Amino acid sequence: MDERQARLETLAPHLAEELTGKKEKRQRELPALESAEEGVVMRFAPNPSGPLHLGHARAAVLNDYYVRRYGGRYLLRIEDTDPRRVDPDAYQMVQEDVEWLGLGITDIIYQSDRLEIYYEHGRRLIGIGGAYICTCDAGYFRDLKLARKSCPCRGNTVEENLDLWERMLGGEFSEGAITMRVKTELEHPDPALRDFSAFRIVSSPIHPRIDAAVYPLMNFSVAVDDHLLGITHVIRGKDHIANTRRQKYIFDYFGWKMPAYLHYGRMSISGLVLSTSGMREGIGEGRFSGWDDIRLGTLRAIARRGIRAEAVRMAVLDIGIGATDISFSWENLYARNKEIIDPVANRYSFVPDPVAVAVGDAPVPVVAEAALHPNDPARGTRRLVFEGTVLVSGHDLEGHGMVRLKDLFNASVAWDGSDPVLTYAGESLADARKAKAPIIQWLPAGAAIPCILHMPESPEAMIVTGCCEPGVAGEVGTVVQFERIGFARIESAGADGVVAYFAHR
RNA sequence: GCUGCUAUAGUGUAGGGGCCAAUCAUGUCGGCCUUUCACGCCGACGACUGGGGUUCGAAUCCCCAUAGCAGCACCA
Repeated sequence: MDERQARLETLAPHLAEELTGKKEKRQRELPALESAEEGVVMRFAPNPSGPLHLGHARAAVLNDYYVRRYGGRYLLRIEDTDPRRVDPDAYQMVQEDVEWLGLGITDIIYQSDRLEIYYEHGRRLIGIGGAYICTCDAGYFRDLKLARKSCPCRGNTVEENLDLWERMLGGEFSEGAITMRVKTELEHPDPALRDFSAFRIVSSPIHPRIDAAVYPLMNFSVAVDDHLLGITHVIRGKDHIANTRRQKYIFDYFGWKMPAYLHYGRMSISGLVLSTSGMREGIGEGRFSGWDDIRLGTLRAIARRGIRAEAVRMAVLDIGIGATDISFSWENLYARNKEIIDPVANRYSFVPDPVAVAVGDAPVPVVAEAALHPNDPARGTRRLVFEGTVLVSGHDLEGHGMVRLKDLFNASVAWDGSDPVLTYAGESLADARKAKAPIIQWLPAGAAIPCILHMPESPEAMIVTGCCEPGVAGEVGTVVQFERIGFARIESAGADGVVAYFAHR
């Protein structure tokens, strides 16, 4: 029986796991989507105002999950219909982030390419009496709306509206002077659903991709696109519930069938600004070094710390599509990431705030062979050659009469004032255990390189300076585990040493 | 103010009338393993917002209250 299990493990690890009921037990199924058996068409529709962050990841991964599950198309729709909220660099950044996340995108659509389509549908909506052109002041209209009263423009004839629409497109009006409104119900109990805007004029800034002044508002362009692109299911945040209801008016006017909607709850992340504008402000003020500052919740920031896209994906699927407001927990993401990282990360020593201490009475030299990974001896070892003096953290010595220098030997600890004094105390690991000596990491004084470890703890990034093994320089771009410290991604290794970003314990 | 969504352990989730003195993950604590305070293994801890109602029976259905969140933009 065990033999069978062992054979299966070598032949088909995944099947073996299923047999033992290990692993794979998670990744629970999310609820089924209604009428999705024939496949789905879904979309991820970010606004190109900055790079993607964890909030985006939820929408992106949830939609991706269902497209993978049912098959179909997954559209990346760039919603760039507000020139004020377009960052030209974001087009590229969003693309990179989508790639990093590993989304199964099948089509890319830019709304800025589709203005004529929106104009044409705007014209048609006026033609069927579903919209009117309004030249009222926004504040004035708002007051009327809250009082359930119609504005003077609501009574325009179709001809008057069409005429105003062409003049609006022709540039006869300035920003704020005119808007197209969808005619809904002024008596509607929810003020949010009364005669909302569909088009407006934006004269500055100029759009990076197109020359235009009349732009559709989100509810109009989204409704038109969702229909024209054949979207079958929409998963988005519950802040869009009112928008879904608004968009229903447009679908109904045109006689279109609405997609199925799912609205998940609001997600907050403790001690983190997740809004693009908030982050941009912090960067502008110099509080953050850039979009990839490791204290930020952008995907590029967490990637820089060595958090894998797959961990983000798992964490998002664990959260699911519930409508409850939740606070995202770093702990849960870290746990997922550790599952991925721990088996592959090589182990190294990092000594924070190192002090050089000669070890009295020690034989010289002593070669320590430390496994690159304790659970995978095949990966080999690192050689640390002791030649009389070690670098250790004074902190590790405090309160102990003896320590075990990992993979080396025991040393008794004494103090000369505030200076530690180490004396060779034999090789016996058993002795160390008997003396309850902690096993601490160390480095040969002559073969250690400087290392700066950046911690993401907000609000201020903390920097831990220390030394690490020379071998770490060969791990640039990968994640290692600094023993007794935690996992970190090696950012760079140069003449002035190694720079690493801390991921988690 | 008006409208809507939600409410299970520290966090995230499962459960949608009896199988629930409530699932799983994470976390914390204890133990085992271990030349890392990692991984792995074992065990423990810890929750149905409150009040009414329906019912033989409610975490599950209804109502009210409370709380959180969202919308009421010529943003998405």
